[in-house]
Amino acid sequence: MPLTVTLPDGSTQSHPQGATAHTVAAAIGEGLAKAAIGARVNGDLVDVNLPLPGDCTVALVTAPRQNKKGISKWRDEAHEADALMLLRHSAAHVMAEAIERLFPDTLLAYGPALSTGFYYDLSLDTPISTTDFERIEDEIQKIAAEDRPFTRYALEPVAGMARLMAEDNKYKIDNAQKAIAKGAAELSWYATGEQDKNWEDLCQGPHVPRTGLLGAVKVMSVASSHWHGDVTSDRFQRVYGTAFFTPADLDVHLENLEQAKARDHRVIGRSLGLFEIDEMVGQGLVLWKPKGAVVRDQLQKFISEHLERQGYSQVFTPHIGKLDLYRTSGHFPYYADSQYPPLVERDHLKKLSDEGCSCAELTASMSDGTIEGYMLKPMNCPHHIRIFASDKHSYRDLPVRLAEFGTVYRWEQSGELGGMTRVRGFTQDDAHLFVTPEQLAAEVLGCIELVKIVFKTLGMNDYRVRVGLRDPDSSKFVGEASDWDAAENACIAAAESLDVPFSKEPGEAAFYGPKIDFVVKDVIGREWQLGTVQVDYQLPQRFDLSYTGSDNAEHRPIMIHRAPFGSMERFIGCLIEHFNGSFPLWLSPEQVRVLPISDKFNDYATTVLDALKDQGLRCSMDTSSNRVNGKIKVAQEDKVPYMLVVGGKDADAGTVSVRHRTDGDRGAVPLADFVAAAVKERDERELG
RNA sequence: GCCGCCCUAGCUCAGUGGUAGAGCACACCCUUGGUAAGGGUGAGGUCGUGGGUUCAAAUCCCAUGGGCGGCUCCA
Repeated sequence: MPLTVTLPDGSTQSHPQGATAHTVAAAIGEGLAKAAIGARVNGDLVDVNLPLPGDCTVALVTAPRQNKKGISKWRDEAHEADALMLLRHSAAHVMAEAIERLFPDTLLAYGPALSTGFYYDLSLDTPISTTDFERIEDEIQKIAAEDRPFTRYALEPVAGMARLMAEDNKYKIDNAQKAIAKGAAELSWYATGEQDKNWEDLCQGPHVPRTGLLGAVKVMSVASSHWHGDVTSDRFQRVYGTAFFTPADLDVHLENLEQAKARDHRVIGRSLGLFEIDEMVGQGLVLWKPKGAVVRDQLQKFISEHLERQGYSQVFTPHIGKLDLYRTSGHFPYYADSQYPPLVERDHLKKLSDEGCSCAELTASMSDGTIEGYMLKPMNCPHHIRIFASDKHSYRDLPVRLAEFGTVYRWEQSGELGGMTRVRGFTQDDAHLFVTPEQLAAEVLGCIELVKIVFKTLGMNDYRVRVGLRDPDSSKFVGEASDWDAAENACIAAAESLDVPFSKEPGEAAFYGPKIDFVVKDVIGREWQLGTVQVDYQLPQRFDLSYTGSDNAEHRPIMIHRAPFGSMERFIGCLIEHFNGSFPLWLSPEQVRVLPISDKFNDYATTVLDALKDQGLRCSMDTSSNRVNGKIKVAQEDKVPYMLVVGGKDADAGTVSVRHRTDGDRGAVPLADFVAAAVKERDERELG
């Protein structure tokens, strides 16, 4: 019985059993048959030479054509993503073959394609180092030059497992067992060339039809990884690479990476003098320099305005607290590994010493929690809870909303630290809301409103939202199912109100309640969680919090933890990259710079400067011996939004010659007009 | 914490065993200028730190601190 194939345009073809996507392409045209490297069959990405499963929809994935410069042209992003996915998965195979040629004792584990490239996890005693990359690339080139076909063959599970057992690669055996457990009807192998003759690898596919399609493959880096992601399990070397259809495409990619590097908040932070992380102060501890402090201060003021409007009360709490506080909250000693060790009081330490306590015993008592002392706070909630508990509350008082830009300290692993996005001391834009069950939904929504306002003001539309729900398959959560339902519904409704993509992620809730997380990407594509809104039934119970209801009985409040931007460090780190260091006027450390064309006009320039200062604009004057061009160059590099070039003509007319950092020369305008416009732009927090 | 790479002037970097270099920034002098760098002179470094090998170490080896990219973790 023939197959009916439906194409993307809705037209249909009839083909005999055994037809492939290639057959379909050939029926349309010879050129398309040559260009087809894979297909979406019923939506799944598959080999172009895989027999079609029956009546189906087929959308061909083609190799791209190139422009004169050799850069690939794509129909759309989906086409590009599909074609590159096929190519990179194939590149991972060819790289594995190359590495096995060079290092025969390599055991392969797992080699997927990524959105920007691919990697292969492999077990090998010899460390692969950057000096090996070129050799590996050369081998890849040879295999690509041979233009061998990717040949797929499959065995049913029993035969397949027998074959794998004989090969004795426990990682591949494990991969196969997992596939079978998931219901795979067969195990497939891909040979680069002919079955049983050329190199082959257990693999689900799909692949491009020939190694010759690998126009440019580059080995990028090597890192360590672990089997099943388990630190205690076997260690792999993970070799990262990327692949493109043409060398020109690779060059574009590498160029983009270079540009991203220049946009990195660590680079900009240094060049603009925003912050410093000093070895002598300590890893992961940020020093906010005067210019960075301006950005942070302006942002905090902006957020504070909205907190006040929304009925928050600002509080201040100390940076340390007694260990008992954290025993009650559950942070100590349970999370001792991610905290700075306790601060032990002199008397207590002396007493232990007098009793003959050894260092080992002291260490043990710190980790088992029997030590007495204080701790740098890892979270602000316990302090805020004690503020709430210090008064007797009526249901009429609720919701109580306590906000603090609260600084916390966490012991992050050294290998994880970097720039401002992962630090050991940071200030959260934190708040804790104590609410009745009836108030929960509205209060969660209120938290989201602030996120909306701030992201909109900053022009940050490119973020995603995760709603973490309880694990449905287990009792990995505390509390009543009905409470969870109410809280989860509140979180989902709040996320829906944002008009951005959000995902529901069962099992990703905290054990004490569901949460909403806000995630953004940095310039090199890494995702960072910024803010979070979490519903918590647990801490009010641990601290035995209560309020008196209208029934004159005691009730337990629900807590909402919320830090919509996470921490000032991480948020501003991301903000620096978002703006590429060119902050909008209201956030710019220096808003206007006056550039007298020579020191003959310093007097007039000073008049201009004073007029700016009168309106509270952050400004300076460049009195260096540079010429105007030089002064502009420096101001542009400092990303100062407005440069006011002033000379004789301006002094005579009472004007300033305005240059904007992105628009360039805007011509002369009366001083008062410029000041008024700048004040408006600043006060309305325009994006500029 | 683990794997790989890196650390030379304030910054960005060159320097493969034989007397420490450049550009920018900085200081001073000349230049007094109209929209992305005018010219000159000068100061600035125990080459991350500690050991070792060597007649001789920025350079080779070991340890250690810090950075980068991943892995793992992120209450």
